[in-house]
Amino acid sequence: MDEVDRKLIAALQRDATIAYAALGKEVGLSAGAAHERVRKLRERGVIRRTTIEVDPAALGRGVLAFVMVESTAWMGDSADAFAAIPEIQEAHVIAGSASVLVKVRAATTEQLQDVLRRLYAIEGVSGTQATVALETFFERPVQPLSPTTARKAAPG
Amino acid sequence: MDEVDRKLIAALQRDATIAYAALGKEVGLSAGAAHERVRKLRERGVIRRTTIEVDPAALGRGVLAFVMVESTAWMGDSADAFAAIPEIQEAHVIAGSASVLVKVRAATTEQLQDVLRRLYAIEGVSGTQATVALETFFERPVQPLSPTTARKAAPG
DNA sequence: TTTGAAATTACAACTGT
DNA sequence: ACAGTTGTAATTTCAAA
Repeated sequence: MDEVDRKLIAALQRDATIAYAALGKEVGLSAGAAHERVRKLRERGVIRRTTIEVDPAALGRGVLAFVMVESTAWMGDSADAFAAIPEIQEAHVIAGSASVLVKVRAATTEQLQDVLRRLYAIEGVSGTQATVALETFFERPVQPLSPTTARKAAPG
Repeated sequence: MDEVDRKLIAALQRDATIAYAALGKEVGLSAGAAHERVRKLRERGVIRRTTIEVDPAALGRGVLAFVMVESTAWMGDSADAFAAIPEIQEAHVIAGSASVLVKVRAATTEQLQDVLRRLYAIEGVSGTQATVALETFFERPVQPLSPTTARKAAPG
């Protein structure tokens, strides 16, 4: 993981359809060398996968909310119960009074309410506290560059 | 946006490096037809970009926290101030007592503390309330399939 | 949908450090 | 050994019929 790897990651985060020739040019490497670097980053699990970013609203998930889920019991093995709710995009075990924080994308506030209902149905869940997002400033990949160089890269 | 489009999106979310021939086969289309469908999805902005998913820990951002940022003034034009902090992955304007919710990835809790310091330095910010994630159950793309068919797809 | 040329990737063998 | 370079065959893209 040197500076070249970080630049490769930044470039691929920006646009993963870039050809290896162009990718290599950006970091001062040949196409073959860039290819080999990226292959190793994948192999090591630094790059988990190549995927697409989708407009949530276009998929009928225009309402974003974060829900603090309180529980009486230990929730450490309940990952599957949360994953079974397709509106939940992320679920994290947290330190604090609530025990799980979930990121929900629903079509409407009515559907959000229905998600809360399904959350209550999970064993051990004793309460929920939902916070609706009014506007998203930005959502971007994990920044791979040091703060100094990161300012050169685009925010998105 | 019919069922075929949703299946195309699901397949590309799983692995965007798939060849159009294989992609078409998955949804019952020729390579050319699949290619054209995907081109239109990009053109319409449903697919925003092709990118890579990275292991945050490998980039020195193993600590995940959600921070509620309270403010005295209107924060609606402060997107840039938040974007200038590279440790912030997401920032949303929210309804509720806090006014902005940010998702932070830092190397250590010390660095997290430094992010809080930088948040306080933003004009109008009057307080922060950080919640540290102990474990991430999952983070996955926005699910494009209806709940019925979504269960067939992998959680990750 | 099929076709075919152009571009790209993946995999060599090779070179220097 | 290791990382990079160049060359090349196989694959894929992508526009046109």
